[in-house]
Amino acid sequence: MAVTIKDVAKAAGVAPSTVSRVIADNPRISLETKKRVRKSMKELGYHPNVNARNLAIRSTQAIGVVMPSSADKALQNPFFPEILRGIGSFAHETEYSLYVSTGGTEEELFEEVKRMVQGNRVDGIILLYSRVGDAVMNFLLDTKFPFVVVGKPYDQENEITYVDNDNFKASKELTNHLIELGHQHIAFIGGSTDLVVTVDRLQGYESAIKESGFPSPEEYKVQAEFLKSGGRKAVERLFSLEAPPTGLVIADDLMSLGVINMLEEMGLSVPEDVSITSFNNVYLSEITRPPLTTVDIQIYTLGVQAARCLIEKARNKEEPAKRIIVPYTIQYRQSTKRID
Amino acid sequence: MAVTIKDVAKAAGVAPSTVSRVIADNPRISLETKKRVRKSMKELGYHPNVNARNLAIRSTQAIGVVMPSSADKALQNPFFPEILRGIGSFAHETEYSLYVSTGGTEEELFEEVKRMVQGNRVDGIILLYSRVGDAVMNFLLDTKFPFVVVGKPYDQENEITYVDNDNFKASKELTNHLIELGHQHIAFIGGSTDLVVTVDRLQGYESAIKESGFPSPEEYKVQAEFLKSGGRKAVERLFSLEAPPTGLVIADDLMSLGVINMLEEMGLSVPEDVSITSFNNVYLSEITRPPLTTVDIQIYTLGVQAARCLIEKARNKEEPAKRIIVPYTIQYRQSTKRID
DNA sequence: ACAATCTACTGTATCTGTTCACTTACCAAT
DNA sequence: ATTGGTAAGTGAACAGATACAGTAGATTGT
Repeated sequence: MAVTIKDVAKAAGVAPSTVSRVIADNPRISLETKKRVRKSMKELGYHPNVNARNLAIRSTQAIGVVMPSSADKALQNPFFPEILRGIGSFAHETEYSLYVSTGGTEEELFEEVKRMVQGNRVDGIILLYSRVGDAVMNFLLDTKFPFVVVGKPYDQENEITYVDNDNFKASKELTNHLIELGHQHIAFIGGSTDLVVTVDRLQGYESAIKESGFPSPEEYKVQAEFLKSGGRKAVERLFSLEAPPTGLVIADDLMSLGVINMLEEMGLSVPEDVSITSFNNVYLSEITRPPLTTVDIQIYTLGVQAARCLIEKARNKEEPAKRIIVPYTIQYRQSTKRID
Repeated sequence: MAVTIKDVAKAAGVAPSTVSRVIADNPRISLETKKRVRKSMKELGYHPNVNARNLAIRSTQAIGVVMPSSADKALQNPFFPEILRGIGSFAHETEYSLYVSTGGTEEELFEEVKRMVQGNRVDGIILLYSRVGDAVMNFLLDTKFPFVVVGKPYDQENEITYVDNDNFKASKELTNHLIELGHQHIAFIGGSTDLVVTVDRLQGYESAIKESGFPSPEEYKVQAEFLKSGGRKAVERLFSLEAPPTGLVIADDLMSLGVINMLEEMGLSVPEDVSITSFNNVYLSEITRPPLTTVDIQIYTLGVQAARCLIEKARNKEEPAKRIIVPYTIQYRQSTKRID
């Protein structure tokens, strides 16, 4: 059996409560006693039992991280380990632990969240996605459990703390970049329109196109379910239009890779025939051919900020809802080309 | 304050211990009482407090997952979310939760592991890497804490439970495949030689080459620190040899992408000039150009098995050390070509 | 008819910390 | 000498579950 606070107390010749106070560095205990107790702790190799502590103080010093359900391959996106790294970094500093949930299906995910919340396993939750009418989010709202969203919530924007980029602006800037390069036929390829991030990026694109006065038929707005067979068809259709696009705004680096691949198969090359821009700036976009012009959304920072907000919220339930917009930068690389 | 077992007991007119037995579905409680208690639980919206439960039964129903320290970009490897998905899946089935640690530096990582172990936060730990003389592993061995390793431990192989592929054999098969395609100059590019997996794959390659009688000068064994500037130099050097290789065995899909990229810059194309084979079969290797011939190491299964072993070990400390070798398959795609 | 046995519970200690209310001990002030 | 104030601790009551020993009441055996 492990060493308990009582063993330490006995060894140091004090009461357990005194030991507890020494751990908390309570000023009511004299330095001398503290030293003696600390010495005993070291000698016995004592480490407080987190469960007992959590039971007593009714907090867990742990935060839950909820990834999207992974029916598709979306989880293989390097976005996730990277944001986890950001969250983990802040959590480590503040001595919080990380609980993650990688539900297979939506129901499994929901069950896990319920386990986390109702079982008092975590003090708060970070949602790594924002989807229209998400059950998990509604549940958290209903139970008034502290949580923050990475991405913009679909509604009740003012009641929910979230960390996001200005995806609208970034997307607009990206589109305008293509326009400046002389492109007049620019299409948008995004993932599921249930995801708020897709919608924001689509709207930024639309706004830029509208201001430019260039055409943007409905066929230019493609929703590719993360490159499944259906996605392939969508891209083929896009490029068999009468006026196929010469520039693309794609909602995710990983999708870009898939699209480039398809284009090459169709005999089109990037950037010679088609210019490509996308989002996230994962490590890959640097080492792929051609290196991608992409929005660096600062994934790591998103994670750090999300963790910070959550911990603030968990410590103080009255903390008002906040919005944090992490600035982006555009990495200009070789996937785009000027045309006449 | 949340509803406790006592509230339920009072509402149902029984003792708290009876409620506890109802939760555990103990046969000593009559069906009638069970029904009544369950009804009260539902009415009050009762959910057992995990902390109190864990304290009483001295177990946490949680497992710790330790990722490698992420000073480099290695964490952006889709290997990690994928194996997490496998672990998570089994954990969910068995109602375990997942604690993850993504230490920034080695020391931070070590601290987090200590927090997990000494604070009784988890019942066991899965190490997602195996490195020569790793401090974390030694610590776990010393404290006799249940853990399993994904990958082969460097030493004390018989005392440690681990889940791995037969990397030696896979690497040999990959190399032989290149030989069958007519390649006589085959080089190996691996990551840090501290990682046991690199060593195994290198040795498989060496074994095949040796049997074939083809040359394998020391310069053919390249250690590229995950594609940093140093890695680039190594590749350049490799291809400015008098007899540059025509085939490559690369220890990781992500590295392959980097290498292909460098080769193209040097005016060499894949598979026309150089055939490439690698490991992991992450989703990317399917959508890159050319699609990679790669060993499908079944990352998801590795995760599931690791979780299974760990939970067995955590439940029964006497469980003997096990070794589980997950079978691999080779995905033949278009990154290799027959030469004369 | 009375002990033995079984069923279906209850009471209480236990797990390890935290915390509040309380006690000493000691010095200064009145 | 008594009171007041403060520093430094102590004791016991929690926190919310589990587990073991114990018990009331019904049933069985002879």
